[in-house]
Amino acid sequence: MPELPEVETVRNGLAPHILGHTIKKSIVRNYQLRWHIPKKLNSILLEQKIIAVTRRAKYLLIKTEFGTLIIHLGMSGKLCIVDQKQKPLKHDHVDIILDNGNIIRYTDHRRFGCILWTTDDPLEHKLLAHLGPEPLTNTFKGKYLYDKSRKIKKPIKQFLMDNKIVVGVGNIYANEALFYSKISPLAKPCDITLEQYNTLTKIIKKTLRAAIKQGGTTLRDFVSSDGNPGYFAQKLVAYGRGGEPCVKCEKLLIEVKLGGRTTVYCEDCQS
DNA sequence: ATAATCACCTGCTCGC
DNA sequence: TGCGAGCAGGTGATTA
Repeated sequence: MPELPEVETVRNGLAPHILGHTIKKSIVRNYQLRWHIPKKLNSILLEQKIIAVTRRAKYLLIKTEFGTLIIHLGMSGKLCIVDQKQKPLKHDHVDIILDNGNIIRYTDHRRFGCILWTTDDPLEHKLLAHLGPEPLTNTFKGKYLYDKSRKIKKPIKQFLMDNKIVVGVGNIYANEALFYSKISPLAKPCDITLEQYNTLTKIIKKTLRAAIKQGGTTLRDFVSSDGNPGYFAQKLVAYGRGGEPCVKCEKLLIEVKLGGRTTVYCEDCQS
């Protein structure tokens, strides 16, 4: 469930149910995610109080008194709050049981996600240290992208989806933001003007904020942690609409592959 | 340094 | 009804 608004939605949904509570037990039914879950997860977490739930890029950071759980949902991961009556299903790989009886349940049928543990500053962790700026901060602005892009010739869409450039812009929002910015996903980053980048960064922020406000995008298997789906999918103008008419000019949208990812755009409106 | 490809998994949909 | 092909929201590692 991956794009940034979905992870933020999960964080918002999870936090009130788990903050300040103590972990009584954790059960791992399948250790094999993208990386191996720590062998002794249960003893690591036992009797620790959860003191913060934050996010960096698409990583969810659950901070306890002694360290931090680093959780990524991959392509299909979910985190839900359930109670003990709800029997685990086939892909419910981890349960973290709290003193209030709530269970944080990690579900991921593709197992592309990860659950890691660190006692150091999680932002210095190997997976997080190299990441680019958060898109919703002031660091991320037109001038930043302009400076970063002067020598880049790969398609702008792949540039935007590069974590070292900016985090949190996945396939859906890259398609959407480029459509609204009237920039072709195939355009070379080095050819795009500062003015265009000013527009693009504003639109990325606007698109992400709107999606967060609506609780993320509902796709095949996204359910936020309190069980409510998000409603952003109804508003998508590019992603998933290849072959359908452009919402502005009605010309049929083009669908191509870039870096193995489905890319949709309007030949007339985006250049 | 940059760019393209691979790899990790399961489940669903489509066409024959 | 069955079966193989292709596809899915991510991203680190590997290869040119």
